[in-house]
Amino acid sequence: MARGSLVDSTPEERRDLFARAMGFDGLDPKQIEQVAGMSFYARFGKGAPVFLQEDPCEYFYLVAQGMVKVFISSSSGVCITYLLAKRGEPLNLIGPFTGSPRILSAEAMQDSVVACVPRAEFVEFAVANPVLLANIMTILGKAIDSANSRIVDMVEKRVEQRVVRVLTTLLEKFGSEIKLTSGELAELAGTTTESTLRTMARLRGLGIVESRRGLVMIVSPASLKSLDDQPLWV
Amino acid sequence: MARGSLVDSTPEERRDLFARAMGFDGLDPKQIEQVAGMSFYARFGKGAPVFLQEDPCEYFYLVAQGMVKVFISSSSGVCITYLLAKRGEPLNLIGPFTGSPRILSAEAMQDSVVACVPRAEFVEFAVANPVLLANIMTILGKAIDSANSRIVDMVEKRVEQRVVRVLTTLLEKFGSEIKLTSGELAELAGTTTESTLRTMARLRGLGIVESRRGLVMIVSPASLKSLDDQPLWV
DNA sequence: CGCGATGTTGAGATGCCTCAAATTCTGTGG
DNA sequence: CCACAGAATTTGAGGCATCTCAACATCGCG
Repeated sequence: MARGSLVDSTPEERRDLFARAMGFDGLDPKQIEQVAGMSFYARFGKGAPVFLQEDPCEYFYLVAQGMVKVFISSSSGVCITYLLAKRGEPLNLIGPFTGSPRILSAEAMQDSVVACVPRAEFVEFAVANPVLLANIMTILGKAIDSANSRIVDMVEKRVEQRVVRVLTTLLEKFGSEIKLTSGELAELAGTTTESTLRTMARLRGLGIVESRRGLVMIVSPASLKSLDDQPLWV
Repeated sequence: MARGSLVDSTPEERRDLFARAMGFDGLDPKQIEQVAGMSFYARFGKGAPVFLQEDPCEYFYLVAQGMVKVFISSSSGVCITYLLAKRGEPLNLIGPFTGSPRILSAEAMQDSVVACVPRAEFVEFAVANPVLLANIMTILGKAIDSANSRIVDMVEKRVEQRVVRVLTTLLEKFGSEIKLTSGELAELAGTTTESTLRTMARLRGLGIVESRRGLVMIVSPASLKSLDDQPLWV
């Protein structure tokens, strides 16, 4: 069984989810219906793990509600967020194909609902639908490019620039209200909570953002973007 | 046409290449023959580009001879090596599926020969062979995990540890004679030539490595590995 | 009301980059 | 075969960005 607790769902709900899901565009309604039919919903409370790095992969996961972060954590306690997934975004495109554990973990950042498709069925479906495969490859390409960009950024960009980059990326994805703590932003920027806070203080001083506990509001998106173009992929 | 200059090859040569190539294990001899039949060889002189970041992808590439590095370079001149590909290793697993340009470039580090398969034919072949697809997914999974590990390393590891990590990885892949300059090692470790050189000086002092211009010999693999476990994927 | 999580700011330590100069090696052409 | 140019190596000194540690304020939740 998957982690999390089973929750009822109607075929229609699931169809609507998959129909607009990332990677599933270009599929026929019939095929959407088919893959949605293989899925069930599971609920995860805030902070609950969806999967851990040592878990073998048994399901393909697609976020239906809430927000799930996919991250890598080292033995020394450093965490780097790899992906923030909201409704319609898959958590593990690779895992189903290999079944092997990876170094990534996923946990719900809020109460969340995740659609689960048994791995074997998902792979069978994917292989039968080249459009889906191509979409998956496109997404993986962006993921690899994004990871490599972050490596370059770690080398050549200062902390402030990396934080700005994270904020512009989040702005594009979630709008100007970003419900994350500075610690969470730090895990995206690859730095410490303190350094992130100092950067936020500067951006606040510049009138670019406002922030409350667990919330950043981007007041002047234009100014923020002028500090950094070329967003990441999160 | 592909970059590089066409070079003659026999069907047998190409069959032998694909038969042992990374990602092509588990395919029937007949299928190996088929994909090898779609390919031709191209030669690239030392320093010649195999593809550049702005190039749309027209071919799937597989190294037959020599060594090709796949890297990302930023506008400010920083280069990060993503992959060192020797005989039997593919350069671009994603590109053929999407056709779009990526942020990666590839160039020959020595005189090299690369097998080229027209993208459309390669994709058609891949989709018809789920074993190959699964293999590709496995490789991509390692690539993403490796990239994410490198990000974590940039945050929590010192330069010396990163260089050691690079050396252990190269040791596993190429043996104890590593024909790279310190500049090239720096691009793998995400640091500067000088810092790499200083680390090499220390390792030499510890009796772990010896080095000449463009060559590092690992004298005491055991000592090196004791400094760092869990290799990267290059 | 109190406790844990988050935010805030300061001061200090330091790892690493940057710049610079000198040396050694390679191979190329005269 | 030698001279020379270019690349790679080596080492030093200086500066600074960022992490670390620390103290304190603030918020929200049980």
